[in-house]
Amino acid sequence: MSLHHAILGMLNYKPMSGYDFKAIFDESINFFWSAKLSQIYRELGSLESRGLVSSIIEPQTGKPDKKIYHITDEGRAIFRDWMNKFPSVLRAPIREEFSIRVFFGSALQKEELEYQLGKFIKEGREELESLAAVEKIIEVFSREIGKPEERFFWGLVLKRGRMITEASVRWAEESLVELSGARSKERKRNASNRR
Amino acid sequence: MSLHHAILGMLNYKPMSGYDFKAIFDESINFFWSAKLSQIYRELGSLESRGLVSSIIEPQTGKPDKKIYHITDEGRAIFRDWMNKFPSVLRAPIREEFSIRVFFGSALQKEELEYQLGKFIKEGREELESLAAVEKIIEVFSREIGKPEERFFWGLVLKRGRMITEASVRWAEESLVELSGARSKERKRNASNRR
DNA sequence: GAATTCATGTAACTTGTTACATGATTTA
DNA sequence: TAAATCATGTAACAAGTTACATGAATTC
Repeated sequence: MSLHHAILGMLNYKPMSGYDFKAIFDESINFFWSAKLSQIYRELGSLESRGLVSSIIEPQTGKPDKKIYHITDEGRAIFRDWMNKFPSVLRAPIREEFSIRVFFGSALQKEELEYQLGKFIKEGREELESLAAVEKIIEVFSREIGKPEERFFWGLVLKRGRMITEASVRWAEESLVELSGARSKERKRNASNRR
Repeated sequence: MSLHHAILGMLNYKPMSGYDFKAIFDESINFFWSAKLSQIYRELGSLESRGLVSSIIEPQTGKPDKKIYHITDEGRAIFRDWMNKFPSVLRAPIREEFSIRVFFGSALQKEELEYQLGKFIKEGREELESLAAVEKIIEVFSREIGKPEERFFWGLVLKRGRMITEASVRWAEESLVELSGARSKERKRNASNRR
């Protein structure tokens, strides 16, 4: 329901090839939407067959030819329509595998879950560090596509990623304390039972 | 990659029908994973054909018969294997449509984006209110399936949902201020240009 | 009398993933 | 000389959505 809108949105900035799109995608949209090159090429083909984009071959020397896609007027209209109706956030489909696993946490030993939470915290902190570098990437890309005014919106989304990741890390830290607390309480109980 | 694990996890608590699963699912896992009844029935069929669950028909009077599914030893083994390897969080596929739309926010009028952020905040606050009621639902379900010890883990996940939603609402509130701030600055600029 | 609940599903479709293929050029 | 980069894709598969069908009992 959405990758082809992301493609239209990018082509709305500037014409580019599937490969170019993937390069920009990986350092921006990829933080909140994922896609493989194979899907990108297929979507581009389907968008072209529906007349929402058109392509021209750009020959290159020493490198494979490029197929540069342009958004058509019809594509732009479809994209604007899509942008004008945000669906209700509460009805958006959600996929959060980590939560499913914690939900079924009783199937694990306490130590195993503690390990997974620890890994989660570590990865979350790494993510926050790499997000700090995205600020610069945003500057580079917005200049590259000749749209410095996009920085504001990309920055908003970056901030959302940071705030959600911070909240997740905080949650995992507190959960770890709760889990370990439960364990030490249990130990105490066991110790007093033994007396 | 995951709904059938959620089904196995639930059947690991207690045997139930597809319809029962959906009822519990909608008030719990649904907050972090979505699924339609049609998919649930299909997954149950495929799990049965692979020998991970087995079913018996429970006749009812005045209501349609129920097909009660039980997890098999093999199903339990598969579920435990899955629980024991959490994938890296950073590599998990993400799908966040709202962020895509904000990313392409320049395609909208400022007022339109402000409206969408306002709606987001309103819905987020409603979500937080309804999450407050989930505490009770957790109690009911954990007693219903005869597993009061699950409350702890379900509570952890609930807390995660709350913290992330709170962060999202805070983000939207701050974004709205930034957007409006930008607009009033622009107005001032326009006003001084007019002088 | 209409809508909702209970309970099962099938079929067609869309979206996303994995694995494979090609082939020149550049970097380690 | 092996691996990565550039650049295109196809085919098979897995997962999820939408639309449809059935039919009794209950609630509005």
